Amino acid sequence: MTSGRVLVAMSGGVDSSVCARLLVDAGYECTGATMRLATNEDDRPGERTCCSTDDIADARQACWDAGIRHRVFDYSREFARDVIDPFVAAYEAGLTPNPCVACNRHLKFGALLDLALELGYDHVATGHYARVTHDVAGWHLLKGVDTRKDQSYFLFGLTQERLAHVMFPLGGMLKDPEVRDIAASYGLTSANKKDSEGICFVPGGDHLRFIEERTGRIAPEGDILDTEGNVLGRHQGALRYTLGQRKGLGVACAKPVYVCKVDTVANTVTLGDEDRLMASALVAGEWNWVSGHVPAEPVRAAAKVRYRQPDQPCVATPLPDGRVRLEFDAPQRAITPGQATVLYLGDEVLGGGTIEHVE
RNA sequence: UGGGGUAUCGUCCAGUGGUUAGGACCCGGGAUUUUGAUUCCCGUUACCUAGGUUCGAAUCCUAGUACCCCAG
Repeated sequence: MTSGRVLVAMSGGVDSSVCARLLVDAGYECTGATMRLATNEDDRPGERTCCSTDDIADARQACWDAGIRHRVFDYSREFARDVIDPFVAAYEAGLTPNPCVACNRHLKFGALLDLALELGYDHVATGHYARVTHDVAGWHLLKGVDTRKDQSYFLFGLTQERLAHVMFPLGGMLKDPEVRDIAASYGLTSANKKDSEGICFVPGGDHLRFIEERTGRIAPEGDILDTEGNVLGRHQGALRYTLGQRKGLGVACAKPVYVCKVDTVANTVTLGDEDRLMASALVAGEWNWVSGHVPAEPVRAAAKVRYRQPDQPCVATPLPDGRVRLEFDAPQRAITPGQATVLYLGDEVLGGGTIEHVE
């Protein structure tokens, strides 16, 4: 189990740097790979992105330190096509997309994995906090041991074929202090580098501006309504809002109010009490069953409706058209179309999909 | 323009002689976070105006101003 050629996805951060060192030390023949996902002119000094020139330099340095080759692959076209464009289209349709899921599915474990196999590598390794196991039933995708950092939520799109060629060396470790200690023991410059956060391709977190620059269209102002239809104020573009949002509404009421409806057709945003956000069932599409098999019967399991949410007990029912209906034991807050929902049985990811609507 | 009522942070309210003028919401900053949100912490901002009574007034009195209600 300690031989083979591994392409290690290197972001320039702590996790992937430690990941590479661990694999090298374990005897794997490694090459570091960094994907260039944004175009060069998008690099803005001082604004952190996941693929800035600085990060590529960090990745190169980490590879140098580890004594392995470093290669940079330009996937900016694929990234634009498979991640950014759908992201923009989703917002314009009034949805709240999760670009990280798309990036994992289409880029890291899509294009990059395909290329790796083509080039004769056996595996692609990343610094994700998740685990892959194998038994007679096939490959299993499990949560990372570090429950605070578990990233299996973003990986539900992995299939049996892909899991066979994926390695997550950090899946059994704790980020703090284990991974950072290892980084420190190797003297990695990234040991204390801050975790990445925010959408990597949206500078400053202003996705409205990003979308406007991308499309050349200015999102029109519109009314902010209460649940009775009364006008409470004006919004600066309906796609700036997402279900359950409280901050940035500019509306002062006796109680905090939350976005409970975004209508990009009527161009209105509706605000209401938190209890109006509760719902017990949803239907998700683009569903992937990690096992490769659609269950014949409804499955008693637990699901997340958003990242970093405790698993919520539910029953998952496969629908004839490939979609899956989740019925939760308890009402869930702000189930948001466009977001991912992931089904778990204990630590194992059974599958996941994109929330289409709430019932 | 008859009678009654109310005027306090951006908003809604609390505070009836001595308070660092309090809270909620909004807003700003930070924490958390490989999506968007949520959540948590910290913070800025106010007594309608002019007189008067008091050792002392957001608090009492008078006038002015503004708004509201009932009358008409």
